[in-house]
Amino acid sequence: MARIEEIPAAVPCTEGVPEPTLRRLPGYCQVVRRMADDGVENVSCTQIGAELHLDPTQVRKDIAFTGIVGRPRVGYAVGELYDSIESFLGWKNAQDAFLIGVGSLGTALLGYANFENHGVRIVAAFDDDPIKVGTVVHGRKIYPLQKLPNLAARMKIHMGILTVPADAAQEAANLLVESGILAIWNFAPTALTVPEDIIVQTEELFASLGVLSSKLAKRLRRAETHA
Amino acid sequence: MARIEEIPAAVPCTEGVPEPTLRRLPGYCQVVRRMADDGVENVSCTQIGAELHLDPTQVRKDIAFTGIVGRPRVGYAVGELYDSIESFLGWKNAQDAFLIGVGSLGTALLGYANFENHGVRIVAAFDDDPIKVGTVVHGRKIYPLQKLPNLAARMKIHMGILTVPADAAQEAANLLVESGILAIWNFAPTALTVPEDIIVQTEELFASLGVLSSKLAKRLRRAETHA
DNA sequence: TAGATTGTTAATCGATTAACAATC
DNA sequence: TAGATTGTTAATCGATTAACAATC
Repeated sequence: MARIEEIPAAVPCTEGVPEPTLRRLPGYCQVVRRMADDGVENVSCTQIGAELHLDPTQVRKDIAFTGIVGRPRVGYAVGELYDSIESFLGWKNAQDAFLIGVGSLGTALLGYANFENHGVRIVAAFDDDPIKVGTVVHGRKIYPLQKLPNLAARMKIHMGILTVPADAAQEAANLLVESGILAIWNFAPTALTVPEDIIVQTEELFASLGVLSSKLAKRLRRAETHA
Repeated sequence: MARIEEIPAAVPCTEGVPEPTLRRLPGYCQVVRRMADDGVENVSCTQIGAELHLDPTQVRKDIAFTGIVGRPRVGYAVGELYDSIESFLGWKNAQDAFLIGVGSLGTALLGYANFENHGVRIVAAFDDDPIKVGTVVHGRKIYPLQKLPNLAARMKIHMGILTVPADAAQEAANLLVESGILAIWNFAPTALTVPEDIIVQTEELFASLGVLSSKLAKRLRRAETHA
């Protein structure tokens, strides 16, 4: 007699969602948002793909992960699609976050009002520099690092943003982990070592520059050769 | 009689180098740089991989694209490897670049002294705001946008950095392209439309946030369910 | 109806990983 | 020598793209 098959998870789940998909969803969100503002009622994957220079089939598959169903010939209801993507991304309720390292980049990020619509609300910032401590930057108070663990626990903070220099990044990450933070957005050019259940997303500016400048260098070499 | 086979290109070329490889090379560069500073003479892919949490075979393949040859049992000569990666990336001679949009992010990037070692030297900045025009930010003078085409031609600028708001990005990109810029580092959350021979590298902060916050949201949902 | 679009399955493509001979 | 490492070829894996029936 055949064995009973595994019961599939009933709740739509992030498990098994390819990372490229997760990276593309915010783009759809933005496009759909604009359409909603323009009063458009329905949108097709073809349209979204055209705006973002993406294959319509890919858009459709990505969107399917959020659990929404569309209508053949019509597409998706704009408002419903926007909701679906936003809740899938966890952007309906922004997470409170701490920012570590109030240098030029940290200050710039504190100035971004828009993060609240994208899942993150920076509620306090930390720095070791006694000159910065106690000041207020873009409405957020700067605390010394030693106050972080206590405040993180009291305020139930789950997310940390690292904008410290490379040589301070690992230590700062350790502090975040010890303080119970679960997710780290890392802007330091460092491969952090953290427990495997901690979520790390590293923003690699130099990686981008690697692509850009190697391509440009090649392009210029070619131009020179042809001349 | 067999036909003569295609003659392979003699010069090592960026053509056909996978983009993931180009993105990883800067990491190797950094690790190898530090080893050189420490006076280490040879380095293996195993060591590099361990530092960056990458598979040694992948490191070896990536490095091979730069054209260097190593020695079995020994690895690569640190100095030679560093040179090889740097010249492959086009980082030996930083490209002069213009920055458009002196907001908080633009200002932060102007403050990054380190770009010069990574292929980019920001030589001037541009903004439409008359209050900013004429001032000096981190040693660079701010010009009005209308002066860009002329200056770009005179200074033979090939690279532009876009740090304008999303709704100004396409227009600014058009201006850059008309001014003869070949490569654009785009920090605006916008899919730019440019001629196909123009190199664009878009820094997608919200894409990163998509990954981070969807994973965190899932993680928190799970924790809640189990409780 | 005709035709655009969805949802889904199959084919393709490319990158990562594994395997292994050559080497010092 | 023994064993770690390179260079390279083959196998695996996963994502993108193509194909197509179902639908409104």
